[in-house]
Amino acid sequence: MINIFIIDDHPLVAGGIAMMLKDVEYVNIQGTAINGADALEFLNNHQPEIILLDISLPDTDGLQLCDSIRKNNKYSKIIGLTSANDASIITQLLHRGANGYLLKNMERNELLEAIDKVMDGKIFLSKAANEKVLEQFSSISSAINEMPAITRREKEILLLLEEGLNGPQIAERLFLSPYTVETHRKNLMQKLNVNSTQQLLKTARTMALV
Amino acid sequence: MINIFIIDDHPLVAGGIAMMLKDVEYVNIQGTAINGADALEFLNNHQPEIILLDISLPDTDGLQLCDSIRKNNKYSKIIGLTSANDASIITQLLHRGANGYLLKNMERNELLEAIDKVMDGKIFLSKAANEKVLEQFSSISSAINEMPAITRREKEILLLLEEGLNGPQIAERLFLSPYTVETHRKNLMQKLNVNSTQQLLKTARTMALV
DNA sequence: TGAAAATTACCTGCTTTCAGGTAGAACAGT
DNA sequence: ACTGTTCTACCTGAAAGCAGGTAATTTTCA
Repeated sequence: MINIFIIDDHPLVAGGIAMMLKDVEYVNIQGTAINGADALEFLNNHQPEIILLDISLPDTDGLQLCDSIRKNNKYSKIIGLTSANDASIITQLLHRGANGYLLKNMERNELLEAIDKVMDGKIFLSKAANEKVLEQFSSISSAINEMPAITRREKEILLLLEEGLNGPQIAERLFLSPYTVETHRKNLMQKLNVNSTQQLLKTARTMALV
Repeated sequence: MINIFIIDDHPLVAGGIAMMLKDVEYVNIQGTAINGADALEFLNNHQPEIILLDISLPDTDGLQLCDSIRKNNKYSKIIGLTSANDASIITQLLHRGANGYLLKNMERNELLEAIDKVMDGKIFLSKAANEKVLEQFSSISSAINEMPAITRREKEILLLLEEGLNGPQIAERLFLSPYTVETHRKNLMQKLNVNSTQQLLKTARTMALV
């Protein structure tokens, strides 16, 4: 039996979900909450298999709530729930330990598929959301156009910096003088117009150089 | 008319693709190449809308070839092509400017869909590949289990480091002594068991702390 | 083959980071 | 009220990074 807990301030949503699931004998709506505090209270005493979490709650924002839930509960699968379909929210949600994402206007089949997927240890994104996430790659690849020319050696060193090596370590790895590595790094920083290795790597990442 | 260029050392593959597309009146197989050198030669004189690129070529690896093509050609859409379905290759490919990814055992419909998608400026991943990429998020969220406890202040400083600020800059921003910032950073490094800011950020990223 | 680009290497002076501490004040939860 | 955690701040010495050069050798490509 899969126990589901719903966190949403609109009773209609919880009702709608219950309706969708009432004929599915292997799931059970274990409870609902209409705000973050109630939700945390409930979760102190229950371990639902799945938590459906509305991102736009009145008292706290869903992202933070997601954090709080994950802090004490590694077991439950969390599926985000909103009407907006914003790629930035989706990725943030995933990075905070959510296992999936659904739009509120989903169809019954999608909900069931989501339940299956997350119970199977996979990530489920609503179809539309899925496209949005992939579009982020799109914007990355289009940014390549303005990418400054990096030489082979520079790229090699950039990658080693990204790996977490420092100047002297890279010098040793490549059988070069530390001075040389310094020079390459300096040139890289000039090309990407930054003034620290940290920023160099940050910029390189957004430009998909690494 | 959509011109397509195929780079693959197995004639069967090119033939199979040609077969799939022979009834599609809006596409035209502009040419084929069986190695990287030939491909670059051809692309010096032609600007196909779409390039189907086998990742496993005899003379060079497809990733590098993808780079080389992108270097001189921002126009063509590149779709990777292999029999393996490895998530790490897929993401590398995307980061090198590819617009999509197909398995060689694809069906006709999938190929047509891929052509539509990339011509529309979107990213296309084969269904199976798509799942793999999403699973990477999966592994991220499971790594959260062992994430050490980071305090509020530490997290704040971690985020500013991620932004590219250095110690003194953070001190100024937060109205703290540089010494204090140092202490927090030191504690962070100890908690994540690393010995440089670079590695701290790298680790924090894989743990989805930032 | 010649010019341009890339690679290698060095120097100085200054700032920042790292590793190893110590320690008081504020805050939280039992 | 007490205990543990967090936040704050300081110190020293060694290592690494940054900014500003210069310059010889090697590679690449037209």
